[in-house]
Amino acid sequence: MYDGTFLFRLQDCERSSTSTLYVSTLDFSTLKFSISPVLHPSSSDIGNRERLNLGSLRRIFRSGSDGTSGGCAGFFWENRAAYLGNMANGGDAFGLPDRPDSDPDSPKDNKNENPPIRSRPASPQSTCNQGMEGVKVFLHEAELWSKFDEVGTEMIITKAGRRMFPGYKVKVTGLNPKTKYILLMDVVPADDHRYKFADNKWSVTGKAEPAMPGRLYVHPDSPATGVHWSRQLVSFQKLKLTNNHLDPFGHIILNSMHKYQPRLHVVKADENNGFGSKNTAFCTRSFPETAFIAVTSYQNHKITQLKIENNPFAKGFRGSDDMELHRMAKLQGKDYPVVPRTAARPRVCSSGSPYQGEPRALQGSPGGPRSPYPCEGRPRGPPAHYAAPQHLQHGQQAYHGTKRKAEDGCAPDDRQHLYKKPYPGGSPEPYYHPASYAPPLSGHAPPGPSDAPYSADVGQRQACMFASPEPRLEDLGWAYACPLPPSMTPALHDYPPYSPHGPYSSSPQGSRLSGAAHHGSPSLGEPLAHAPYQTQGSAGQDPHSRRLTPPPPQGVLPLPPLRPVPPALPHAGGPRPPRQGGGARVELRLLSRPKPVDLG
DNA sequence: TCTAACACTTT
DNA sequence: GAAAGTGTTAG
Repeated sequence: MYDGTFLFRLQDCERSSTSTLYVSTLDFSTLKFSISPVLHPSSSDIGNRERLNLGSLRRIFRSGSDGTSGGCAGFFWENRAAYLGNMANGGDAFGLPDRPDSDPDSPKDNKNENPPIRSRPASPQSTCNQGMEGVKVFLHEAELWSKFDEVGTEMIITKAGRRMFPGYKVKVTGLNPKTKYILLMDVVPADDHRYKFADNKWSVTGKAEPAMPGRLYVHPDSPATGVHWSRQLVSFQKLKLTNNHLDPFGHIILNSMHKYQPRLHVVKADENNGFGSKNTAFCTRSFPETAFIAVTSYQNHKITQLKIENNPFAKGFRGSDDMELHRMAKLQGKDYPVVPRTAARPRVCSSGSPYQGEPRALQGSPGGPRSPYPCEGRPRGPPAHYAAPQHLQHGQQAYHGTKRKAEDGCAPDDRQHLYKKPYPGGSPEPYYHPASYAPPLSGHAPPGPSDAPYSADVGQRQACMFASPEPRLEDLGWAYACPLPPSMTPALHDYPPYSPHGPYSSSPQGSRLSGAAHHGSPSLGEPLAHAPYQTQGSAGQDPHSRRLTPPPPQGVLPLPPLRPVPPALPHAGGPRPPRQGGGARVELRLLSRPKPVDLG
């Protein structure tokens, strides 16, 4: 019952500009781009929808890409039909294939087993259509991503939205220098399971919750010429994840305790390639090592530690050298007095470090399996086993972030990034990890940019999440519906073909960009509200599947009700109430944790 | 599980 | 100095 409609909203992220907010829809059946320019976020005249053609959109894009105002940012979709269709199919009609490549030793449906927390394809997933075959995408800081991935990456999701760490940054090559492209991201379910973290490991605990409305995050530079994208790292760092189903900020909505796979889409946007047309040229890349489980609080302390050690904003939680000694001593069975973190600050012991037994010296071991230097030319295979209990991976968690600036890595001063330190020479080229982290895809094996030295001066693009400084419900709570062209079915490899039950016949998420062209025309202005979530299907889906399974159709959430903004904290002007939490970095917790350390 | 307050950090 | 991004903590 897929009605072939997708809901789009295009929002201007230009905070400093007139905050023009474009709520728009792409009608791929007619190649009309309907835009409702809400001249200002304060404008509630949402009803005045001005229909513009694709050229208008291009002009908007063009203005943004030229460095002037008008760059687009929060461009995301909501697939109403998908989920409606799934509902019609009883929520179990996604045609999820049997686990063809799953581990035969893996339990097929045993929540108590210890499934890998990572779908681990043999290679980066990619899908390109005509004219885009030459596009190559390299994941920046792939080594860091892999470190997280080996432990089981977790991403915090909050109501207000939380950035991903590591940040999603890529180097794109193979673009026509003069052709314009739109770069966007989405985050799709990696499977249809809900996970739990118990006994120091992730395991499937049941069926996934209904998927959140799928949203696309368009890089604010879009569209821009190939030379523009290729000139420097493309950062989606500002992308935020939220668990707020009614999120009005354009953040990507996820479910906690579910596994997701970020994807990058490169869409040709030149005049002869109307965005969304049947001939739309696009390219989709997904890096398996960037898959993660969304959580509201970290479950695996190894992940916590990795975050602390690598995210500069968490520097305050990093342990001091003394504390490192302390930890090492503990590892050796020696006892040390417990020092409250508050007293030890700012050099505090990293709490609950799963790497207690790992001397930092390990990090510099170039030949070691966990070398932080990605340019060493050693083979980069996927993590040996994601399903492995964490304690088995202790020996591998030797990544220790050293002090560095600009963790954001792609900033002009990013040369000081941890991973760049080994390259004092500082080539002007940034270091990019090739997409072929794993065995390269045939025909898509990226060249060897991984050996490229760093960029010393290349600035990094920063994607913009949302336009209006103070987004208003009326600005965000509506959208048009539009179908997507089947030609834009990126990440076909990500999601094996599945039965035509739902809209994701080829690529659930990709089909969000695609797949609908042949379906009914969108109902412009069709209300989005009250569309229930679809249920997720995929009976018998094996959590151990090494490739991503089709994500469930995305539901369209009701329009977010106007949510009152919480008043400012009452601390202002008055005594601060007793501290309830946070900041209380007490070493006790860490030291009391009986975490075995496997030094072997 | 999830949230909000918190101290600390980078930008 | 302000704003925003961190993990921690209590509830």
